[in-house]
Amino acid sequence: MILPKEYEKLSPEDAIVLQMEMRKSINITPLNKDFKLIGGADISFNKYEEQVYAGIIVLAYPSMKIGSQVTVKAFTKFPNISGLLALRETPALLKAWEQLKQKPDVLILDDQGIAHERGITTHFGLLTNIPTIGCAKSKLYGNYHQLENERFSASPLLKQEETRGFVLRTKVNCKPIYISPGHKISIAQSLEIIKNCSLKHRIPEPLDWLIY
DNA sequence: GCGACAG
DNA sequence: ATCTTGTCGC
Repeated sequence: MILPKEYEKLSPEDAIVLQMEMRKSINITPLNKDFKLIGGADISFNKYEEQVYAGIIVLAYPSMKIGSQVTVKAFTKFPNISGLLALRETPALLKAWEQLKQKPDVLILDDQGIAHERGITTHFGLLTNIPTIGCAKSKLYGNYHQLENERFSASPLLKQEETRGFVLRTKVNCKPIYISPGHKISIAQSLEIIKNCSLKHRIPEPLDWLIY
C-alpha cells in the first residue's frame, strides 16, 4: 500500500499500475442512507510549479446553507502528466480533508468521475472511503444525445455502450454539465444530488462557492 | 450578474 | 490546449 505522501516518488509507469489496481475496487452501488452535509472540492495549480492549492467547502443538504471551508497549499514533485493528475492533486486535497473539522457525507469534485476512472474523484473516494461525485464543465470522454433547452433536461453519458454518468442542463440557454459518480454512489443518485444542489447557476452550489 | 463565445 | 479579457444576450 503506497501512501499519498509518497506518490511523488512513483514513476509514471508505477503510477499507472497503482491506478489500474485501484480501479478494481470502484463501487457504484446506491448510497443507502440519508445525509445532511455535502462538500465541494477543487484543486488548482500551475503546470510547472510545485505548489498545489486545494479547497473544500461544506454545505447543508439540501438547504445549501454554507458551513465550513478549508483551503490549503501543498507541494508536490509529481509532474503534470495527462491522465495522472490524481497523483499530483490528491496529497493536497487529503491535507485539506484532514483539516476539516466536520467531514461531509458526500463530496462533489470538479472532475470526470468514472467517465475517466483514473481521475481524482474515484481515487479520493477509494482512499477516504466516502461517496464522491464528479461534476465537470466540459466533456472529456463519452457521447450523448443532444439535450432539450430546458432546465434539468438530461441524457446518459455513454462510453462505448456503457452508461457512465449523465449530461445535465441546469439552466436554459446554458451549456450542460457532466456528472459521473466516483465511488460508493450510483449514477442515478449522482444525477439526483447534483439537481438538488443546482439552484441559481450552471454549476451546483458546492462547486460554485469554491470559485472565491 | 451570469454565462457563451471569440481570438 | 488552456487561460485571460472583452462583448453581448438574457
